[in-house]
Amino acid sequence: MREQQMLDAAVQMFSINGYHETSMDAIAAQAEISKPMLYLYYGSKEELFGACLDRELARFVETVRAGIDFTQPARDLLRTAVVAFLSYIDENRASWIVLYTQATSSQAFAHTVREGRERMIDLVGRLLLSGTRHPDPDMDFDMMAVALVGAGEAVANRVSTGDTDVHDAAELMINLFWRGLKGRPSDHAH
Amino acid sequence: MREQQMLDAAVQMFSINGYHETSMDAIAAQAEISKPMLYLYYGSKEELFGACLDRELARFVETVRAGIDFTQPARDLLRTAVVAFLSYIDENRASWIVLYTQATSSQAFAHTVREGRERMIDLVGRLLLSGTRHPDPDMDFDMMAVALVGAGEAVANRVSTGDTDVHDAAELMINLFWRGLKGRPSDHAH
Amino acid sequence: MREQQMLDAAVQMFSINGYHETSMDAIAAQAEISKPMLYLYYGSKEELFGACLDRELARFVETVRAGIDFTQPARDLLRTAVVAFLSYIDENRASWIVLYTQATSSQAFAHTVREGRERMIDLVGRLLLSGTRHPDPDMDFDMMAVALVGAGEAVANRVSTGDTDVHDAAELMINLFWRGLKGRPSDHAH
Amino acid sequence: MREQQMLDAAVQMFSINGYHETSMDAIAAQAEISKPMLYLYYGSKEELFGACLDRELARFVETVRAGIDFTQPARDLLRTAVVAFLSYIDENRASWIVLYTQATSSQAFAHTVREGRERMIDLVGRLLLSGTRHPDPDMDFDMMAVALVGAGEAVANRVSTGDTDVHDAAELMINLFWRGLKGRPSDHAH
DNA sequence: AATGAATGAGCATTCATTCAT
DNA sequence: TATGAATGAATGCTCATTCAT
Repeated sequence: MREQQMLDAAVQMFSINGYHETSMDAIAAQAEISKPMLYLYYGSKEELFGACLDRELARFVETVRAGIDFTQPARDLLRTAVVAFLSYIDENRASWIVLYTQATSSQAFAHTVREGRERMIDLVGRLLLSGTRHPDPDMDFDMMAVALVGAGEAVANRVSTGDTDVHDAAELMINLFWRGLKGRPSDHAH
Repeated sequence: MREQQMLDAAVQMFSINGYHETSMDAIAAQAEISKPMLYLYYGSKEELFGACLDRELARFVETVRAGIDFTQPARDLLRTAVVAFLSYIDENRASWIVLYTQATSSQAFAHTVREGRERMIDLVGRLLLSGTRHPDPDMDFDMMAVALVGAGEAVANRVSTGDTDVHDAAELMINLFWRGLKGRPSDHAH
Repeated sequence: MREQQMLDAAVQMFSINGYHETSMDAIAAQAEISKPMLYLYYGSKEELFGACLDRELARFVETVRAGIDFTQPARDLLRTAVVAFLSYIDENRASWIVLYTQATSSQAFAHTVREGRERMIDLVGRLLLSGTRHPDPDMDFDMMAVALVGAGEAVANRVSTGDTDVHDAAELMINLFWRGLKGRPSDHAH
Repeated sequence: MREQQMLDAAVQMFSINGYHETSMDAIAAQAEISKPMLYLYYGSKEELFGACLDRELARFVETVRAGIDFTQPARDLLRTAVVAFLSYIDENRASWIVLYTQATSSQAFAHTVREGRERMIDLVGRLLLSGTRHPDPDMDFDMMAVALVGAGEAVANRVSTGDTDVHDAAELMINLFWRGLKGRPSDHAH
């Protein structure tokens, strides 16, 4: 309904011009409604942006989670997860990735973004754990998840800018994840 | 000299409050000079921020590069590179990481940041290549570098927020890099 | 009926927050009706405020007038008038005095307030005249009434803020009025 | 200098259109400066209005006080005080009286106005006391001063609207004051 | 009769930027 | 050289007012 229309417009404008460089006028114009409506529904520019973030993050997390069947064998599970992740990015370039990029524009949203990222990290951490037959107690699965999510974001950025094919990127990430699961480095060092 | 003083002040203020939320007044006050001086030297806020980015990126790249002895064996080379990278972040939290974070605040700097990141990616790509005895022609070293740099940034962020010890983080990254160097995924899949 | 309910709400809100600082939303909420009703009945905020003024002024004048028995001897007449006046203020602090104070907030109401005040001045002027046995032709009864009404308003303000007891204030005003009735200043000058 | 120019413009505009109905644009235009100057010097509209009030009240009190020679005999003292008061009003119609009227437009200024009025009341109270040979202990000189100041304001309003001649008004006020000084009402009642 | 939903128009405030000295 | 003083241009936000139902 109306709220979605406003959020769509806001996401689009924010993604194109960034948080500070997007005026409420521009958003209202894009949504083809009047500015007071924006304020009626969202109270302030900051809250509007927050609402955008919330929606986009929720959608993202839901979509990725929905693409994963946790009953699959680890390898398939990993593949579906990575593909779900990168496909979402690929199909929602303008909205999510740029929002994600813009979310750091104001101190006010560090919290929301961090929270969203932590959710992803938790998810990945659990994937890692579930995919490792004999977890090495010295292995810092949380930090590994941080690194893998970071790698994923970087690859996702490439995807979102169209510089890379989703499936090639997915293949690489899968490899990286899979290696991340393998035993200790010393196992491979020699 | 005077220029460094201004850039120092600008970096500090930008890192604390972000690009748009930092006023030229605040920077001038911090630098203990007058606003017209800022304009005399840098022409505009945008150019001033660009100058900050340039200097910080250059410093960063130089420092990291200086920490790497390319004549070392691959393993030592990797270790010194990662430690140089994370140590720089750890020692320059306020300035570089936040700048890095802030650099996405305005479309105007996507270019500079991308460029800096590409330099890192190239460097890492070369490291990967030089560390692989029999490079697999199917291996996308560039994309792997993207992923590793992304992982590095994510880990670096944890470091910069003080949530993680530099050496633990380094160890993890080294492992991840090292695994990244190993042959094709199929080599490990079974 | 409905109109009184709206006026009550309006008077209350205006008296608390002032004319410009009271929104139609606030009045509608206070009256527990919808904003369009306010507009249906009163056309505009200005007219609504005008209606408030009219009602309050009418009530005030009527109440004071009703408290006066013009057949009484002058002294009693004066006392009853003053007491009626101040009692009204004391019992209708929130509504009338503040409205009275707020009525000057917009040029639009100078007229109504002036008119109301003139009615009071006329009344007082007639009281003065009727209380003076041998009116001095040089005496400017109208101006005297102006002064006495002003004095009354000032004393009334003290009453309305609770800083003064009604009966003490009444006593003082009666004295002042009474003296005002006495012959020419020269009668007392020596 | 510049500040006076701004205050002059502000006083003029506020006096013509009232506090809420005067925009900062209008004041800046009247002062023939830019809006940022107003904000540089006064911080906000409210503070600007406060500065106007302060200046006008100070000027008023100073001027009236300066017109009074406390070494004069009581009668002359009274006359000079009243004339100083009404003359000031007469000569500063647009600025002071209307400001005085406008000052009640926002809750924010009740304080300043009340304070200014209290200063007047104190002054008048002292005049009353000093002019009374044998002060009646039952006499509430403060309340009498309140009443006389109120009367003065009312008369002053007539003066400020041009409806009355200053000297006629002064004469009446002097009489009223003088009578106010005379003994108890019962002394005159019969 | 009554209102939820919507807006046009305006206003206070800020800030990057530039003269005049 | 260096700056105090000044401003044009925006922008977030509010509110009296009115449709469509």
